[in-house]
Amino acid sequence: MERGHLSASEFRGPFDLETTVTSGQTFLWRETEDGWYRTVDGDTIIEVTESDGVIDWRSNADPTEVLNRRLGLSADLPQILEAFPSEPVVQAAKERYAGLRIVTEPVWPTLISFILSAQMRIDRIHEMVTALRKSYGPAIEWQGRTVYGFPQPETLAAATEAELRELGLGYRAPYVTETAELLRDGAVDLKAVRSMEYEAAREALTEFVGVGPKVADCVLLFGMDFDEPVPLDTWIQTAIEEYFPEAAGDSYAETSRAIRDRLGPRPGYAQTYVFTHLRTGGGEQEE
DNA sequence: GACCAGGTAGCAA
DNA sequence: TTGCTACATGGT
Repeated sequence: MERGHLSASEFRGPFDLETTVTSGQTFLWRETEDGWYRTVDGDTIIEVTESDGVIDWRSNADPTEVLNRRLGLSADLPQILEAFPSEPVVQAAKERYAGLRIVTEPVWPTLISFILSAQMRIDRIHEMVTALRKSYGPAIEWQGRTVYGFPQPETLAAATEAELRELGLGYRAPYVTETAELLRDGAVDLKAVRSMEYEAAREALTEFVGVGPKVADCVLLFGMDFDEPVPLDTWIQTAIEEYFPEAAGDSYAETSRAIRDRLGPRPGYAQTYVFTHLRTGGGEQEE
């Protein structure tokens, strides 16, 4: 086992590991028995903990580059936060969660995770993703235990709808198998999507089954490094009605454009802060 | 028992 | 195009 750490001199600004990996951007990190967070990246097992913005890691390989990408450590967070709009709810979210970073997770697991997220609470999405890993993922031996990575597209394409319903996926089960088939067969080229202009990329992702504009936004924001997406979920829809009523449009595309114009140069970042703030009780005291 | 959770597909008009 | 409605499951 290798060990190491990343200190404040190696990335700019604050970092809050727990909020970042449990706030519903990613479902690929699980807490260990001793309170670290573990994920699998290819053949690499990575465990991290954080205290006062310093990250300690242990792994079977040097995970520095992977951590930088996946945990958003290369972002200039102070500058991003400085550019947040002055609306009180955004500023309140910033005060409360400074250190929350937008992740860039592998696209395929992110796509499946957010297909599963429809009408689901965050803890249950985590459970479903974990169930897929345990039932279909590659097994890796690590420190005397077996850890499971995320299954490949061809593996989930070969699973049956009935099997996936057994795991508690409900009506999302066929979405998973059909999307896996589409990807396996090359019906959508994710590499091409990555280089598209934002709205075209969002549209392209809806080619998958179980992927509408909201899920597509999450995949672009948390899996493909896009800055623009503002996923319009139930929490943000409510926030728009309450705090940005003039941005409420007649369609997803219209509201998306309007709210993006109001959230500053990094709309996705502002959205994720507000989402986390509201979902954890922020804003309840306000009129 | 309603109601809700990081919505979408399918279908009617 | 836009506007319903059904859809699994578990927690409050």
